[in-house]
Amino acid sequence: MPTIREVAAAAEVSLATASRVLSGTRRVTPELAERVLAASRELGYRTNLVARGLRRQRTDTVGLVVPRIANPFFARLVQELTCLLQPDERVLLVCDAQDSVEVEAEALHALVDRQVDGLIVVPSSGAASRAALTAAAANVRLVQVDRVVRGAGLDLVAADHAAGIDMVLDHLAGCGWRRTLYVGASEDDSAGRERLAAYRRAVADGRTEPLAEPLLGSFSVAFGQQAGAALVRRALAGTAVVAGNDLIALGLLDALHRAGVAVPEEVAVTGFDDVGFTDVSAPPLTTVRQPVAEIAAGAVELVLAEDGPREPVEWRFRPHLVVRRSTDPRAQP
Amino acid sequence: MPTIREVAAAAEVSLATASRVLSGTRRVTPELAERVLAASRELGYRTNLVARGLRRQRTDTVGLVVPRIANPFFARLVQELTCLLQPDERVLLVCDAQDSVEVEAEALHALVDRQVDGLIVVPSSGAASRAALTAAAANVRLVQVDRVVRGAGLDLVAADHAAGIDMVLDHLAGCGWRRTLYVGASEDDSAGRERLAAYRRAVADGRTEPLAEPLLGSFSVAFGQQAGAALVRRALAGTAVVAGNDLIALGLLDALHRAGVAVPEEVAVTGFDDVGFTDVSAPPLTTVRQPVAEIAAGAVELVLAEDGPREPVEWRFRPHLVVRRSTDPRAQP
DNA sequence: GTGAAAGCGCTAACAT
DNA sequence: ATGTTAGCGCTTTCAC
Repeated sequence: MPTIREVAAAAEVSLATASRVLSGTRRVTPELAERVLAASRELGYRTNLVARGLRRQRTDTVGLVVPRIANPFFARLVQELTCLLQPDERVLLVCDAQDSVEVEAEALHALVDRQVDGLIVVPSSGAASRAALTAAAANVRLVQVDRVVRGAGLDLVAADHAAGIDMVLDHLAGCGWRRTLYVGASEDDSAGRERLAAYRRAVADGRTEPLAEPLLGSFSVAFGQQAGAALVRRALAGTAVVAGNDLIALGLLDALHRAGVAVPEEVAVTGFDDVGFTDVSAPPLTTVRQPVAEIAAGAVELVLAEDGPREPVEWRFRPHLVVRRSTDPRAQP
Repeated sequence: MPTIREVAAAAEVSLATASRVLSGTRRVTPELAERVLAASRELGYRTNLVARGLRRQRTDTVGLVVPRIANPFFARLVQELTCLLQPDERVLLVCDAQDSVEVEAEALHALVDRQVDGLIVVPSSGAASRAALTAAAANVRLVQVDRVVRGAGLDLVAADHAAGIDMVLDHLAGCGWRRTLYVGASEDDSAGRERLAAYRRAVADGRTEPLAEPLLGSFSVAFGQQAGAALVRRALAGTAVVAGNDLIALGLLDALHRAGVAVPEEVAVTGFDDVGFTDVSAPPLTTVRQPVAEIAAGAVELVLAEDGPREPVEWRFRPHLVVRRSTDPRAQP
């Protein structure tokens, strides 16, 4: 690959002039500029962004760490972020923490060492991720997304999870589902905790009537299936099952279907996230759609902000209720 | 952030000695090594991998370009690749081509300019991606995955799509489904073309009896729904619908379900990929599981191989048939 | 406006 | 085994 030195030689100008033309940093006489551009085209010159990064002390690169890419919500996040960054010639370095704070810590190091201009992180744990995140944030601007490590003094961009749960409960009440049961995760995950807390608040306020204490497992299809299988042995009829996310909800629907429980005639089910296949489940799932595009845009804006140190901010975006048949027989489709 | 220079000064050794200790490139007297390590720890030193990359002419970085990350198959691929690379301190630069060859070309440039050690690409188009891929491959080792640009002389790692379709048809025949209908994509995508070609070969060989000409649209849930809605107006009973991928199959199941067509009693449906939610559809979907882990491992091996230029290789991995209820009422679950 | 030269942080000759 | 020094490819003072 040709270097800028060879381009300068071919155009018979100095290295500095070639650099100015190619990086557009300063005005250059049109004639010289044309010669440089011609030589560059001729040789098929491409700027070495590693060298530029070293010199400029910025790499036009953003790091992302998520607990698990296979989770469709995080996959959507990756998609939104890459698409937001690419028009500005920036690129996303992606790491998968494999739901492990150790792997997460290594990933953060790998990204900081590569001099990323900013770091977007969905913390794997609400508490155990604290140390690694704080250390990383000392060296590079860091934004938390979706989940939060409390007390770390770091920016956060996320959906208003509590509002989402309230929307679900309002909708259920409106359809006549007074009795509810929350099935979520006990994981050390702030998004899940906020949803659960919102549900408990509603119970305390008498806005819904719990069939039993919340059932807590993990945010997976498997747990939803298991919970569903356990539930059908109870007197469930007339209850709306509020799942902590879509994976659990899809597992629940599957288990109820197998057991011959009619949804939404006997039991209602709701989810959370609305990524994935919530519109082709049987029945289609009423759920809360996360504002992924807004969250991604907010994260990019914060992580690339040029301002100096400031108070940490918390940006919440309102999710949207998507009503489908799993709660309302009249819903189309 | 401290530089290696400061570490050397603190340890009272030369720059070179500090570098040798910290990069482990050469033996150093234990006592000096200890001093360097202590100083490094003391100062919280971290190697600047941009500088190292410039000097070593390798960045421990691999680029990936996929047509669309939101496709669960590609999301799984990203996950497998990141997990394979992270133990070796390597990192994945991910770009989404947004199903556009223009965006794909820009992404390839962005990655080559960042001096990635290798490039893993799922070409967006079988033909139109050729130029950009060939150009990129001139500068860096490039491996195609899943789909192939023919005649470009580039390595390929993929599932044996034809074998997958044969497995499906054998299974269907074994269950008594003689008559079949293929619903796939007309996209310029070699994986889809190989599946379609395998189906046509089976028809020509009399291994299956087509209800009609293959229905071709796109690899999406929406097309599956649309195709399903169109199909229910025909005399479909007794036919096995072979979908080109799971998205189409899930759309088909949804449309058939809405129209009151019983699967698998009246009609069978099969998919391809087995990522996503094929086990919680109603009914669970018989499909072909792509050997994603093997594909990812093969791609990494090839892309990081140290050998010089050689003949392009084509590695095919055998997929697995996963039988579920959508073709066989006796299937568990 | 242009060129010469320094230097980003690191590693690898080369010399000792 | 250790130190000195050049240089990876680029941008950016600093002089003119």
